[in-house]
Amino acid sequence: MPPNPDPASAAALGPADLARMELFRALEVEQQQRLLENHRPLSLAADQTVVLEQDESQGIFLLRSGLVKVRCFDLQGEETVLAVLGPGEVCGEMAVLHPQGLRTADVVTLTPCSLVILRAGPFAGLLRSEPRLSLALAKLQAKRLQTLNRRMRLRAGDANLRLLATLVELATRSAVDAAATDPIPPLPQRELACLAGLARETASRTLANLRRRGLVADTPEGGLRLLNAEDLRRRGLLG
Amino acid sequence: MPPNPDPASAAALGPADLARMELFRALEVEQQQRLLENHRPLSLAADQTVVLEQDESQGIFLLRSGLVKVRCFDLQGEETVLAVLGPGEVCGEMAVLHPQGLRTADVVTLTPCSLVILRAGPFAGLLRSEPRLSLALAKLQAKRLQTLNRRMRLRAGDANLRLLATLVELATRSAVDAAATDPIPPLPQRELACLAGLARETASRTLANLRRRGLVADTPEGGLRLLNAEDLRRRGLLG
DNA sequence: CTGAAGCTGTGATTCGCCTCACATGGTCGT
DNA sequence: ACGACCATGTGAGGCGAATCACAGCTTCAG
Repeated sequence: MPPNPDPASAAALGPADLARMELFRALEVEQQQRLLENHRPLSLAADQTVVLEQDESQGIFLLRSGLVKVRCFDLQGEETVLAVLGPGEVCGEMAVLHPQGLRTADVVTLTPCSLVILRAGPFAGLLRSEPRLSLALAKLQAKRLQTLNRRMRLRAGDANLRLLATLVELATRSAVDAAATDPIPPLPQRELACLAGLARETASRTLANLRRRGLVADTPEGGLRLLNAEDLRRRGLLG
Repeated sequence: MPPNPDPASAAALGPADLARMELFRALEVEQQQRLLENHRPLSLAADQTVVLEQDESQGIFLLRSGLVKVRCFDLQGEETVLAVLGPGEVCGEMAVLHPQGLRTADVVTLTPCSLVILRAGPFAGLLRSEPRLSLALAKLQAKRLQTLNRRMRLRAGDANLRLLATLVELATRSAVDAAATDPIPPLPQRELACLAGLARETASRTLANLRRRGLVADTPEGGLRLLNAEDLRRRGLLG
């Protein structure tokens, strides 16, 4: 068992970390500490699988740093990205609500990630007795629905809009309280294309287009940065 | 004030109705009755607006019969359908979770509907004190996320798949415990096309295609019926 | 150094769907 | 019965993105 492959992940997770997460903010410190018992840190490189669909392993994942994508495959092997999560966000909570505890999607790291696994048992127990937790969970799900709704609206647009929307999503999730003009970590075009639901070549051409128009620029680190927040707001990609 | 335009909607809503709804099943009868105080029945014809986006009116809507769609518009005035709801389902609960209580989408009837409006206040209050209710709400949201996820996967397919998926969704929501081969109420092609995210002409051609292949048939009432559940299962449209 | 493998840019072609245009047939009000 | 209106089918054309094909570039192992 290697629960401690990296110094960063070995740092103890304290109530301060949980207090930053909306799901746990409303709980008493004592309740938070109960949830932290037996937590396991986990560090992963980019492009690593966190949980597999059909996996029955229980566990709540707290993302401390990095970006992950939630994805699933259709019968033709086509990948669909359902969500992108960043620091301070939670995943794996849906399996706790699911009667059989089944996973319904894969979670894969987009960048190197530091995360923490909480045991599902105490979490599920507290859900049943503490309305503040279950209400916070319902609010979290509502927020997820909202962002999925926005994704649905944007997938109807053309390549430019789809790619821009994807970049906004990546920028705003790259850090807690990040803005749209914050830098986006380096990702291969293949990945960007997949997130936007485009062919790789189309993403390349579209990205060139956006650079030419001065809407995005490359960062020294190899990532991207959105430049024109005003334009994004006009397009309904912000707020 | 016309809270009583139709005999059907005037029938008293009893605990038996709530017991059929997943959201309320776990509650004590006494709690259910508290929620039912001051409920208002409402009957609507097809193509009527139930709630408007940006509306601040609070209220939980219980759908007793009929089909509604949840939709929103992008800046170009393009309509996107976020969900289709049928008998026994609830809507408007997200506004209660939202801090400002704002609506985030329109709800419009697809067929004549009978529904009931519950006051949001008691519901919101019970949410904060009764974990069974807030947990049930979280589970409801999780289910919504699942169906939205499925919609996301299917929107990537071609016109045939999109239309078939739409028909399956309509069939399985047309009644409580309805199956995919149950009849679909008559809807104009314009509406079908919109639900599937296609042009009206494309929907017409695609539908002709499906009829020719023996996958759908017209019902005497002017609706449609899916014929080949086996084929649907092969395409991953069921389950 | 050198070849393999992956990422990126770009051209040419194909294909699916949108759009426009129009004909038909049904329903309704007057 | 008549025309207005709407829903439906179908053809023709065009556009946008997927696909195919390939070249330059970097990275990395041997």
